[in-house]
Amino acid sequence: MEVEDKQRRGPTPCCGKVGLKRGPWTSEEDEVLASFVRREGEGRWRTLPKRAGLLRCGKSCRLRWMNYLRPSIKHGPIAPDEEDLILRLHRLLGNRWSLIAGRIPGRTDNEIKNYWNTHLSKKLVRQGIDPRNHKPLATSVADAIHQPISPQLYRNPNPSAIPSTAPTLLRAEDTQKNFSDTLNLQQNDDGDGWKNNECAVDKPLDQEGGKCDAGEDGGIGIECYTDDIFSSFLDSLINDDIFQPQHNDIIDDENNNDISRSNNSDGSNQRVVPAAYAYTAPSVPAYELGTFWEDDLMAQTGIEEDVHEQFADHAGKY
DNA sequence: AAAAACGGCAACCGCCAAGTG
DNA sequence: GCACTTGGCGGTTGCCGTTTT
Repeated sequence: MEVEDKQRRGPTPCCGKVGLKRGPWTSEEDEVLASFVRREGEGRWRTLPKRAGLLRCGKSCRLRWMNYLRPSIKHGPIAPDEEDLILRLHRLLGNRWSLIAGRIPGRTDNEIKNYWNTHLSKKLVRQGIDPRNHKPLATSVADAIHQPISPQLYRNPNPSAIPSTAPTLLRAEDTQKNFSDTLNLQQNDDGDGWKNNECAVDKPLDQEGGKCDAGEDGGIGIECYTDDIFSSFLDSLINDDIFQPQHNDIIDDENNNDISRSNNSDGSNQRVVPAAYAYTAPSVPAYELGTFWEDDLMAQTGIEEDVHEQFADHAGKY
């Protein structure tokens, strides 16, 4: 059994100390932890349990605070616009849950990861889409043609819900500027400027702190500039309009098949979409379902290929 | 009514990078 | 440059409630 396995594995570096409690947190523990963190602030997690009088390892305390107790955490079901945003961001960033969470106020990386694994990835698979790369499943091509596929999965039912600094169509020159700036910053950062960008994404919406929490040092420096650039760049990428060509044909086909969901017999509100989504030959430059539409984006903006690969490598690092 | 199967999600684990002395 | 600590991330596990048989 699992317990025996764990015992055989021996103590873990962090939580192996004998006598430490594991498993679900009680409300009493929650109260102790929350009041302690409110009083003393975040950080020094390893010594926090002792100081707070908790029989938990520091890592467990941090996780509980970050994923459940933080005041900014939004509890409750994922809204449709949040789901849409998750899909877009996942397509752009892959399994970078913390990055994705940084764009969705009140949601944690763990929550988004769970939601993806339990809902969205299955939903995509049902629709013949490989959730790892958002491309049609090779074995499901035929099915994908005949089964409903959901362009609405990539449409924002409520674009205004996305905190965006780029409310209109992403223009090539804007993209180039923002992206180039971002890349310059990356290159200035010993080849892994992406770390800064992760920070950049985290910060604007993570009011409770995070890697770039200005509340800790109060500084607003170059990193904040980086934040703005990358933040707006990312906002641009997830802007609804960038997906418009991708859906034009589908929308035409849909006629009265409204953008929103249809009520299935099981009441699941499964989105229903016409068939030919992935295989139409659009008159406009269409971003096929699953096509890394950044390809066209980069081609339009003239960004060099190696740079593009850099981006793809980061964004697609699953 | 009971057992089995399933699904959702909180929590844990291992690894890595940054910071520090 | 090295060792150590700390915080953070993504993958995975396992508990528990719900649904199905």
